Amino acid sequence: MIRGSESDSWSRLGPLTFDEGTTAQAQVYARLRDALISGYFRPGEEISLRRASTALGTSVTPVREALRQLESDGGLEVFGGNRVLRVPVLSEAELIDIRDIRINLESLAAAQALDGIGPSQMRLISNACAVMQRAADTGDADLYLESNWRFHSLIYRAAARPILMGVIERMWLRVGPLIRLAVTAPNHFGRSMESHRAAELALRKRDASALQAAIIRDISDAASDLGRTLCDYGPAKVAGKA
Amino acid sequence: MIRGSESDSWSRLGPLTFDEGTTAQAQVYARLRDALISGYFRPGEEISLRRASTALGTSVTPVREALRQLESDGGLEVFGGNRVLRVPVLSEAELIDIRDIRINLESLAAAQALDGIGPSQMRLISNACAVMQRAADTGDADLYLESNWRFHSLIYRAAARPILMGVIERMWLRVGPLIRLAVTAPNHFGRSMESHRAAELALRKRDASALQAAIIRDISDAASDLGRTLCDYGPAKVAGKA
DNA sequence: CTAGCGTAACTGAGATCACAGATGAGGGGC
DNA sequence: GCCCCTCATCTGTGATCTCAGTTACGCTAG
Repeated sequence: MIRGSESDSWSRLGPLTFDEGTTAQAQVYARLRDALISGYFRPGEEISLRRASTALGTSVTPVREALRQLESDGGLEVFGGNRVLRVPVLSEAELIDIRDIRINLESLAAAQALDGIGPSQMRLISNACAVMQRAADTGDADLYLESNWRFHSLIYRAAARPILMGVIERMWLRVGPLIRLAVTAPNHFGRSMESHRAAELALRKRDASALQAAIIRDISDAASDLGRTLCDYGPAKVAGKA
Repeated sequence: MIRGSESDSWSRLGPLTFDEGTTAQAQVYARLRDALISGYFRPGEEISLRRASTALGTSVTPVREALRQLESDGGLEVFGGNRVLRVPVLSEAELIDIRDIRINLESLAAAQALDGIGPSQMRLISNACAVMQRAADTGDADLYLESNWRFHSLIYRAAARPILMGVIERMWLRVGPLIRLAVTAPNHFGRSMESHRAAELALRKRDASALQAAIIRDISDAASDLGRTLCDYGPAKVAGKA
């Protein structure tokens, strides 16, 4: 008998683009990383080497390296005696761990970013914020998550700190799958957008401490919602994996 | 003709221990990561898949995955059209980038660690500090670097924040090769040990802010020495790679 | 209807092979 | 003497195969 499908998660990301200087491994990694940040995979979902490679149209070799990297990033973890890779189900302690790292590093990045944001960057950021607002109004979770990440990453990227940016991305990689579930929390959109608008205003006024405060509030609020989501979701999902 | 050897760096880490539940890939990764933190490899040194696999006594497959992970961690980078992996030669901007991340995260870890350090932990830490002092007195760079990492990691590990610990380790992974060269800087030992003794005292007195101040001073001083080392070393080594 | 067992399909891990490109040493032409 | 060309050897990349272990389905006995 052929075992269960669960291929719906893979349908969102098609086969790789034909080689254009980059390696297959790098494409697989980038594709899966973005998918994890965007919450395309649920916590506890298992990722098989062969299934992933057939879905992406390559052999297992590049996929194995990409998945190993994602494991090193904390976006996947080995699970069970089978050593199958799955999306981690975060514990409450890990959530606090991540929250405090995010508060420190993202406020640092925000402060450093202020000098690097010109009119054109500001336009992109405001646009992302507007799209996010629209997604919140219409309840479009996919669009919301994507523009939320774009909004934050546009700010942080302006700090011109590649290593810091990489660390922040890895934190988002870890919380991505859970955020996807947390956006359904009551009034999550409202509270989050409040912080986002405050951050945008602080950017315009070039107020570093107000910007940091808004970012910290956003992270803290999100962590609370994530913790609540975890309590509802975690036990149910760990018990029955289907 | 067979190309250059440069195998001296590999002699320090022998072949892997026989399988004991862990995978070969994990062993290779751990071995090379510790070697990088300890500065066994010089900035700019190239790591070849096949040479590494023969040195470690395995096939290229586990080595390739381990090296890819190290690249993802920033401990290695692809270089040249050959895509050969080498130990990165940090730029001054990257040094600042790392320094600020370290200041934020290591002071956070230190503050969290205070509650987790009991008498037995304190004894281990003091021991590491004493060994480090002795290494500084005798000018034993190997011993100094090893005990320096042990001293810091014992403190941070007491914070019981695995994710934070992982990020900090990655930062040390990046600076390891350079620190090895920086310890020869004039009075580096003296200034560094001053911060270390201050940190140890703060731990005993359970003074969080004094501990953070000592850690921050240690990181800042080290970053200065690293920057100076970079100016002396970087241009010379990038030009002629042997 | 349930409990237990056997087996088939699936899991990752590692080794090996083939391929394309880059590198660098050495020889030949100017 | 200097420059360019050539070729052997290195480089990573990706595909394929085998192996040992685990999982889960389905059958059979009670």
